[in-house]
Amino acid sequence: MTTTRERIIAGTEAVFDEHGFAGVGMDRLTEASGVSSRTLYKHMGSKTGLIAAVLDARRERFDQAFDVLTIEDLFATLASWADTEGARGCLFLRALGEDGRSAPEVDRAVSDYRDLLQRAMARIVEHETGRTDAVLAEQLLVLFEGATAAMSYRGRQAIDAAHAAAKSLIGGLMGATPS
Amino acid sequence: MTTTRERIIAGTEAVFDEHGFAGVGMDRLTEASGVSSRTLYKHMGSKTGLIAAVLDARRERFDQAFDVLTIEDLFATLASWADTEGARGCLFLRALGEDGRSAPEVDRAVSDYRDLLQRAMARIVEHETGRTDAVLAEQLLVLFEGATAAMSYRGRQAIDAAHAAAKSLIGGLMGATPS
DNA sequence: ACCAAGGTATCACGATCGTTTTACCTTCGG
DNA sequence: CCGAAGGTAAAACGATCGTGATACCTTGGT
Repeated sequence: MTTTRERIIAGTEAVFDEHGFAGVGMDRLTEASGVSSRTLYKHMGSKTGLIAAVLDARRERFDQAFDVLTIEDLFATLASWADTEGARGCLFLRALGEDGRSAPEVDRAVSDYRDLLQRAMARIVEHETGRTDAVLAEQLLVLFEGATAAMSYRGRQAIDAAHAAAKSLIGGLMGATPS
Repeated sequence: MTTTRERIIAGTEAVFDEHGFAGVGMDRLTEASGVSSRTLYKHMGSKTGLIAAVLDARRERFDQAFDVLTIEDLFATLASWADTEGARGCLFLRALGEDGRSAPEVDRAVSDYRDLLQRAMARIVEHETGRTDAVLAEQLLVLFEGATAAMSYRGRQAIDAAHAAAKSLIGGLMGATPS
């Protein structure tokens, strides 16, 4: 069973992704949500509440999709995410950039996502190397963020480059000699 | 001599960077520009024209600041850029995300910047390795984009991680054997 | 049979949006 | 000394913003 709330979120997320947050009005959002504006406000409270709810839902979907343990799977998942969802740069970064810090609920949604992302990188590094390595996790985070940003205009080759770089960094650590 | 146009651009850039593009009104921009709204419109034509002019000016300033030939200088320059200009994610990516593709002048300004960025990465790779290497240049681009995005919430350690990763990738290429 | 729950469509609100206009300075080369 | 050139402040434009209100319709459980 999909709740009304879920339908609203699912319908509006793509609009935000395509046109930004401040740039779309409630009229377009109500139209995309498939419900009346009265129902939308009853469920979401405000436009800011809707944005936070969309970001929370996206984080959960991201969390399920990126439940991976290897570098290989990480970038393969990123590629298929880009295929199905498009690649317009990190929606969380963009949400924060449009709102300043003026909306605490948005702020919280973004940092929730970022915590999750960091933990995912640390988990992959630990699984790949057999130990925790904060530096390597930070590097993998940077590569993932970079691939997310660069793939919006470089396409698949940005993902491939990040993937290859990550493998080199992991491999270099494990004493592999240059082929 | 600074022209009126330059003063307008210099005054408004920080406002866009802090609050986004669609989210700020012309009243705040005229106040920040230091000129009347009539003068602002005479020089910029429209809000979109102002945005494109601000992005063009930023690209030129970026071009001068990042006139570097080494990995070392690249990330040192990024760190001092972040210190003086702040780190809120790539302003060009954000501009594109807020406007969809609806404004051709903004679109053009963003791709001008991206061309410049790619050429800078290729130039650094060529200087560091002595030959052109498209794959390595792509990896450096991803690392730079990733550092730009990640430093907005990870701070300096994101830059350091990208720097170290770039050095590893360059070093590995040049035939260094482990220990 | 009925009533609450939750949906719809539509309109109106005050505010703010981007833009233009009106009317009035100031400065400076000829 | 005069007349462009280029500036100012302030008001107003229709449109659109986020939000609430009004009135009506459809359900499903008791």
